[in-house]
Amino acid sequence: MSHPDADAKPFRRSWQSEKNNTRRLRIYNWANATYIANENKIRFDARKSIIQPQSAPPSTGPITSQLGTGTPSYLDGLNAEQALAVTSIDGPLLVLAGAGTGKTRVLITRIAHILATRRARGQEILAVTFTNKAAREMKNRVGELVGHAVEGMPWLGTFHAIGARMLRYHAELVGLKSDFTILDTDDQVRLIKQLLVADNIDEKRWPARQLAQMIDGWKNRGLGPDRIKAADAGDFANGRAQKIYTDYQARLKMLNAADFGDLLLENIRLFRENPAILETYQQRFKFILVDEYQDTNVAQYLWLRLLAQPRNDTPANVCVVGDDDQSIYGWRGAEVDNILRFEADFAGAKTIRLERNYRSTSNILRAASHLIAHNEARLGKTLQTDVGEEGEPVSVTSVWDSEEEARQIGEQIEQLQRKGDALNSMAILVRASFQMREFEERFITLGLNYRVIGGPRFYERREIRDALAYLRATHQGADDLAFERIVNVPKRGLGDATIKILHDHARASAIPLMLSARQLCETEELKPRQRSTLHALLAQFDDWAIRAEALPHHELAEAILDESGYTRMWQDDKSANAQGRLENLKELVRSMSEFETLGGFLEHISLVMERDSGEAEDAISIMTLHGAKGLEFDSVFLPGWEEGLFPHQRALDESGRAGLEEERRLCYVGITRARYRCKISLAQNRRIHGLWQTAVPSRFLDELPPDAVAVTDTGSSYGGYNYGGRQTASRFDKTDPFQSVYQSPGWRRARRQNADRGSDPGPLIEGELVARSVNSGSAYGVGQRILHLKFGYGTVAGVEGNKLTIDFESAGRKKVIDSFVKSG
DNA sequence: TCGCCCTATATAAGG
DNA sequence: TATAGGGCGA
Repeated sequence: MSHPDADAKPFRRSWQSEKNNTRRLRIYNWANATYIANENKIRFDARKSIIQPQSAPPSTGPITSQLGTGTPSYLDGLNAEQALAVTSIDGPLLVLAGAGTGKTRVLITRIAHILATRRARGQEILAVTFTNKAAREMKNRVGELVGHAVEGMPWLGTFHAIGARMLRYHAELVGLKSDFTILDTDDQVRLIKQLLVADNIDEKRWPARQLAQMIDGWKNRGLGPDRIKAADAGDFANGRAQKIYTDYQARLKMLNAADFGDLLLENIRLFRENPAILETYQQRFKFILVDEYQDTNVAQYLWLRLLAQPRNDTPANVCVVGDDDQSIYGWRGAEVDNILRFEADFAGAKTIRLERNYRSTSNILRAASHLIAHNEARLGKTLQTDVGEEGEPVSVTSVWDSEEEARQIGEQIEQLQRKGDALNSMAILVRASFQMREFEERFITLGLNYRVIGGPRFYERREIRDALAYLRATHQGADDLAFERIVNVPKRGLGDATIKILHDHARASAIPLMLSARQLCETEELKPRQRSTLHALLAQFDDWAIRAEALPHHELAEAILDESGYTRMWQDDKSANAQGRLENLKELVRSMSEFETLGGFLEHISLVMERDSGEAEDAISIMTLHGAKGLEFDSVFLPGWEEGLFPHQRALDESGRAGLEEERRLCYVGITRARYRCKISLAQNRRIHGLWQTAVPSRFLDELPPDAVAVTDTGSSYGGYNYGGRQTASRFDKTDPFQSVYQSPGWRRARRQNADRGSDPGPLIEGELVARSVNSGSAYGVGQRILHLKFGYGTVAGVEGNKLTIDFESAGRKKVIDSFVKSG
């Protein structure tokens, strides 16, 4: 721990006000004084030391050489590659950083280095991350390193926060006002639904959610409505997707709103149409740093390209950090290709590989490396352990079903606990969130403290969204979506019929909904009852808008929630979670007082607000593999290694080989979260949506190196997972090396179909073998008697693609895949 | 307009 | 199995 915040604070103002080099130098000395003054009170970690100007590296240019020689203290403790990555600040640089190699530390130290050597001031550095968490961590750690620089770096943030900031500044150039609303997914879907209805498109057949995803995808690829090709739009609404997209964009402008995609896409448009503006940013940003570059999508890439264009033949100082092996967000638009192409994209780019792993034992690292080597599309790194321990082998345990899996993991946790390990040092990483429940239930009976990370976020909760809608409608009268959300919440007797009248008028006159409501209150259009209710509501909004001028906004919020009857609505609600909702509302009002303006608060909540994780208590973490990226634990449990679940069926069905490779990277991410212990398990039977299904061991198990793995069997399991001896080839990739299970008619049919289609005889993707859920009918019919290798004899009760529902004579009703069944 | 009942649906989730 | 959202009757 370095000096506490209280000590750093007095110097913040000085940092903010500094304007030139002389002053800055003095400030560094002040910072140094902080350190000295506290020396006898606080034990100081040299690696997190304050920058000392007299000891900048000599190699970085004339300015720094004046400061003397010697290695600056912030470089202490970095290995050679890390130090090189920190100090190579001229020209494009790709830092390929494997799991646990100190990537974040390099990024942070690099910023400190740029500041210390005075190559740029804080406000001349653009540093982008994906998550608020990463941005916050970077802010804090740079602050620790430099003493106080946090406020000095206005352009350190997420892609979206920075995009929003730029867009607000130039909003009028893209048809928005600077106080535009940022819509989230829920708003988007509701808006699109309205457009579909307006166009008489059957919302059942063509769900708004699906189109919202398509539009999102287009925006991720940097495509505006004018650039969609017919093939992109598919047959959605019989080819009208592009038209709706166009309408959607027009609607957003009318609502003075932008969705998340627009925060970047509109910036790109802005830069392209206004080269002068782009140039001011290019001049401003002397250094650009990007975290998790493997997660960037096309739009983010284009945005960066624009900002990082070479100027006057000088290449931009853009540094991207990432790991192609940890790219797990292809499904939300990330392009691994961006990182694979970096050297070609930025002329003269250097690449530095960080391969020294400071996290895991060699067994864990070997398992991860061996597995990931099965991927074809990668830049290739070899991680070396620096932990110096072989450690326990990675364990693989086969159990009968998911219930036993939870029981078994619970026991292991208790065992570790008895040994003295903290629950905080353990995590269960699942592929899909439905797996979490079984663990929660088990831990409740055991009385084990656990913490679920993920789930609905604070501002996605209904009561928070409702409250925000009231505030948004007060703040920004053109926010139709907000107004519509709450006109009848709490129930006021203003139902669909009334809303439709408001809408029709609004659309006909091209005015916002609230204005439409005002005008209709002046006429006889509405029934007297609705009219007077609506009139009263509008009067309240007027009142709130007036009071907003004078009242502190958290008090205003409280008044709005009380006077609108919203608080009362939940007070009168007798359901179990009503109390919690009221507390959330209180928390919302409380958090508002931390902001100076209502606008500032609304910006914060749509871009930043997160759920409090409550990390103080000792508890085991349960989270998804995606959620675990970037974290580390002493002991990691990886349950559910079964075909169909992990790798997930949908990934295979929808993205084939690429999907499989992404699943494998996810697998790699999971294993490399572990420092000392990595415990994999699989169940032979799993209940999905209430029905039991037999499970096939995950192919990823075959891809682990036998000498780093120990297989155990709980004994109660049927057959078990007999690992070892067959790891030479994946049973899913090569010609079938097994003679047992895979000789069933289903299997043969799958093979035959594959051949008939004339598709390449190369790797078979799981979807074609085991669970093709569409297109291929089953050879079995209802009523047919069959034999299943595990469950014995039974009768087919239902057929759905190649999935059979079977009433077994001894095992009861189960869902199975036809390739594991013979006619009996 | 409200509220109940029925049915369709269920990977991951950042901003 | 759980839930959310739509349809329909009062």
